[in-house]
Amino acid sequence: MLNYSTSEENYIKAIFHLQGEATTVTTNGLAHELSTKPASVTDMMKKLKTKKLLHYRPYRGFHLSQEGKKVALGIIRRHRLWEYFLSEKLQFTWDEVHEVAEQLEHVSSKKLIDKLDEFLGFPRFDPHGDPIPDRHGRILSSRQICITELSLNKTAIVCNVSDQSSEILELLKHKNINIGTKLEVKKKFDFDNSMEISAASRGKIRQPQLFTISEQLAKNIFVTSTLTPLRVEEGKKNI
Amino acid sequence: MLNYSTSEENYIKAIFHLQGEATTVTTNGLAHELSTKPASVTDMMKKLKTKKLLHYRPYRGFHLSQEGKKVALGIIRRHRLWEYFLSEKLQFTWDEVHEVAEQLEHVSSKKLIDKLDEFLGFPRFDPHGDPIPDRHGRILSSRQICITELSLNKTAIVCNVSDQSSEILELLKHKNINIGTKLEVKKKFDFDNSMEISAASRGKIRQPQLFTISEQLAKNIFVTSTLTPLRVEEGKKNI
DNA sequence: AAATATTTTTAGACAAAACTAAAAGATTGT
DNA sequence: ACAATCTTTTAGTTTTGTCTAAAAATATTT
Repeated sequence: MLNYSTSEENYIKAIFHLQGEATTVTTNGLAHELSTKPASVTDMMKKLKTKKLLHYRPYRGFHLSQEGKKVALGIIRRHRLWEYFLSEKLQFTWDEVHEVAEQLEHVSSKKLIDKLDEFLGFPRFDPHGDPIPDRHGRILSSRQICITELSLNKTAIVCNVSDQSSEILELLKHKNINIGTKLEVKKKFDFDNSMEISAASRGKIRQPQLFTISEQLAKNIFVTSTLTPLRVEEGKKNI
Repeated sequence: MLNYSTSEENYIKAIFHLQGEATTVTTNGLAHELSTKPASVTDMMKKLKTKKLLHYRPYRGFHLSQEGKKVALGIIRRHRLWEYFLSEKLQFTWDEVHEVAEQLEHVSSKKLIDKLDEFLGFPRFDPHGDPIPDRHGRILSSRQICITELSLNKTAIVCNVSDQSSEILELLKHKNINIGTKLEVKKKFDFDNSMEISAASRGKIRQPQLFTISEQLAKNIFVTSTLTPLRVEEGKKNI
């Protein structure tokens, strides 16, 4: 696996994030995502095309090649492992990890990352609940669903919080809800779409707590059902 | 504390390593240390001068300012903490840590480093035995080591000669080695444990001389590594 | 389908950090 | 002291990644 510059890596990562299933990404879209100018994007796309990391036809948009996806998954793996490290070992809060991981992810040493992975105990989700690709680029695709769609009394585990504002984090901290918290929806109120849930923080032996949360908050909490087995997707093709 | 580019940081670190007591560093010396060309050094020196990180007069060499030393100690702190982490937590061997730490040291986040320090239990020496500056840039004075234990190409300053017989002094005088002489071990010969060293007397601008010394003589010469600042107070003043 | 608007690309410039070749300054030997 | 030598600096290029302004291609509106 070759090495790429910090700038190249940032472009690759951004394309990966923007391109869903088989969508092509646009110049303007990418420029906006990276807070840069369309002309700079075009320049970089030409460069990445010669490196065979993406398919690109002028004026027609672009999307990552197999190789490009493999590279992207490598970067995402590094990013998320560092986020996990910062959060779990250095006690960084959710909103602090991203910025630092953004720098650490560009340190290129396969051995460093594989050893870090081992040191952390091969975690499968980062502090935001996003899955961490393994050393072969395989990634678990947990079926994330919003708790507004979770059926009553079905146990699930918090794996993602979409809005990462400090306000929501403060609220979740107060209610003792984290990534990994096990919860069940006990009751839904049609009047205001608020819901009563019971939750038990990871590791805590304490009795699950019962409380009510607003629709606004509920919409931001995503879980994986503990009953559905995790599915491996996309990355596995490229082993 | 401002942020500096990776390149600027590498120059600052290299100057710190080359400059012992109050020695001025030369353009050629620094170019050699960094495997770059003298012209590139001059360019960077002009830049670092405008940033007030060093004192520089064209054709007369340069040395770090107080601020420059503070920056250097920050970089060395990051480097050594990462080396300790890699060695202690990720089971890297001593010869593997340097290259990776060389990259990690440029990640600029004060909080990251202070938290890492805490996580590691505030270690005071890196895996090579070099002292780690604390968060204020304070550093334990380096121990005296015998040149038989000095690693190759590491600049050090003669600080002690254990046997004070007239015979040894005559020999040292002839070879122009004094307390304060800057030297490096260039080669060690396993056959008779003799070693080739290069030495430059304090104050002399002349080219360092290369010569071979016996094991018997080597055992009597003690040095302090210039990797650690000889004046601890430097860092302290600026808290 | 023509006119207008939007998106994308090209062309040319700039900053950082490196290099080569040539000029300028310092050092050394006789 | 002065010529020869070595060191350092200057001047002019190169590469990477960015930008602005203008041109070209595509999309939209009437």
